[in-house]
Amino acid sequence: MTSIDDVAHASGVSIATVSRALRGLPNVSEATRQRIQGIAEELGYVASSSASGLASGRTLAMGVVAPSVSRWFYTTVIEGIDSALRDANYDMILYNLASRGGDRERVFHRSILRKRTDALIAVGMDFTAAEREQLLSLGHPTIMIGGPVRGIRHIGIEERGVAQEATEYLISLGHRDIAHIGGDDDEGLNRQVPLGRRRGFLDAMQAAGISTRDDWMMSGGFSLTVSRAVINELFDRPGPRPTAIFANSDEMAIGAMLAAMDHGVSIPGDLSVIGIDNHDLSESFGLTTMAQDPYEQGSLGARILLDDLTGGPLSRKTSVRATARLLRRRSTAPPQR
Amino acid sequence: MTSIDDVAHASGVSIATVSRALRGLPNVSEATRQRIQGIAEELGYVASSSASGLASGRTLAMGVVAPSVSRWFYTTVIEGIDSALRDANYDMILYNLASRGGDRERVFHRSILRKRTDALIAVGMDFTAAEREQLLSLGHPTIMIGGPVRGIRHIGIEERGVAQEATEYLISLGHRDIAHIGGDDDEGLNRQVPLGRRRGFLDAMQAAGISTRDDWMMSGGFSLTVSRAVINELFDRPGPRPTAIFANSDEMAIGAMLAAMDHGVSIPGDLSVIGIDNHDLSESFGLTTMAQDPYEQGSLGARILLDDLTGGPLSRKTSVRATARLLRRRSTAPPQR
DNA sequence: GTGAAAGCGCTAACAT
DNA sequence: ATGTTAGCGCTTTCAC
Repeated sequence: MTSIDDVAHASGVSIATVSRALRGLPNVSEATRQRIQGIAEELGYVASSSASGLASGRTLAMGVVAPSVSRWFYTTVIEGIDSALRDANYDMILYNLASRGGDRERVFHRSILRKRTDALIAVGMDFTAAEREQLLSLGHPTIMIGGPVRGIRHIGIEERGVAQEATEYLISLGHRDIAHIGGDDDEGLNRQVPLGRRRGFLDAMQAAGISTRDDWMMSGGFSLTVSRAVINELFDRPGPRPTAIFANSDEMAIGAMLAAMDHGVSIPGDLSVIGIDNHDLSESFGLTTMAQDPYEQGSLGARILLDDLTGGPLSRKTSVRATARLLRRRSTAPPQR
Repeated sequence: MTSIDDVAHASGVSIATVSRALRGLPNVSEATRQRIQGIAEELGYVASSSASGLASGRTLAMGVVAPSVSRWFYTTVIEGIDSALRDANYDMILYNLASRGGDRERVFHRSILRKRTDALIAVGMDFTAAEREQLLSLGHPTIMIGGPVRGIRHIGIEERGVAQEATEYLISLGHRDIAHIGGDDDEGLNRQVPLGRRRGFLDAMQAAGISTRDDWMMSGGFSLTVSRAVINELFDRPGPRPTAIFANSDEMAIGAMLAAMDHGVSIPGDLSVIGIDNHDLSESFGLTTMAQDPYEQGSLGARILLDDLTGGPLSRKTSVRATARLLRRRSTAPPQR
């Protein structure tokens, strides 16, 4: 591999000048810079990140911890982060850290704390007290996306309020028989998200003086397939059916819509459905939802950290509340009477 | 940050012994090792990856290049890679490199070639001749997953044969009016995949003496939504409808199934559908498919590279053909006459 | 505007 | 079994 020495020799200058020239630092004459760049290119020289990381103390890499890369929310956040990092010429180290147990502890130690990154962005994760402490002692900028964690800056929607707004919309249409699809996200472990949304649902119901039914508080595992099965099972039960469903995510809402199809229940005639997210598939299904923008959340999170590192405009920015707005589509309507 | 010196001082040994002890090398007495490990833990010492990377020449990181992280295939491969890397204590650097253009060239240069990784695994990508050359000159182990690229080792199913088998199955059920959903994958750019599958479809049709119709060769963009729209449009057309559809991916096949629902076309009564993949959703939809296992492909790819690096059993392994097998479910049946 | 030299924090020979 | 020492390939003072 060609090293900086090779370039220096070939250009007849010192390695210091090569270093400056290639990084665009001042105090190098334009002529020399051009020449050095040409020669470096010719030789196929690329600086070693280990060496410059060691010498400068900056790795030009950002760590991203996520409990899953297959779920839409995480994936979309990651894409947003990626776009911001690319603009800054930063690389992304992806730590796919499952909830608890297993090698979580090991990965945390051997990898995350290994000074391979300049900053860390956590997506949809809870941290234990010990982990939080280690992160802080690591001393590099950290932010959390999706679900607040005590003591760590975060970006996310106001879970409870958003859920409340979704439920209120159903109520405003005239629904009173409303089921809720919640449930934990096995992979991620930020339990604050489903809990907050559930609270929001209950808030709205209570404020409207509508009683909830325990057997209509379903658990959909944040998955289309599970939700579909659960709602199919609900439709199989004797007795009254809900006229509306509020699901904690669009994927689960779509699962409910498919279950309705499975049972010949028409939407929105017999059943209204609302979700949270604005998933890629939602438009095609005509799903009404509280739309949020995880791509932007990810991108913003990365930009904040980058600015922390370089003293940019967003530097030292505190937690930010992301927005979610009601997106009316075809899956909601007043109940048929 | 505590460095190896701190640990050495605190333990009263040399830094060399600390290094050995912590890495589990021989020639350290069990007693000293225990003691050093305890002290290191206490001090919160974690080796700097830049420093050890520079000194040892190994970064303990693997690069993964993928054109998308949101598509099921890529995501699943990445999860497979991740599991193998975790076992080996390797980190993953994710390069989300869109097809061509944009900053592809820049990312390629400034990041991938920056010696941040020990090996590189590319998922569903084509490379230009120049890129291939640069990769080779980089000199570290490389493998490609999903779609062959000249001159680079790869892992993948035999696209053409698998598509042929899927089509033959429809034919064996008695279908003759078969549509094909193909089309390029915008994000990835390995055009060999859709081309191979299309060829396989045509092979089977031709071998059975069935003529194909150009207006039944659809383009579904490897996306559920696009495919659904395209098939809805097909059903809107006057004239005969196909009795079966072979789609290049399960996502597109499911899109077709939803379009059938949209049009009141019953499956498999009026229409049989077969895909390729065995996507997470496929079981729930009862979709017959040529099941492949991208998780395993990713994991195997990573293990091969890891073994290349360490001289393990899979070292220097050549390209491997992944398997895909017919998985019969409810979406296929003989045509109604 | 450019060069010399001192590290950055480790690993790997080579001693002992 | 442990210590000494010479780098790894850069960045960054400090001179000039």
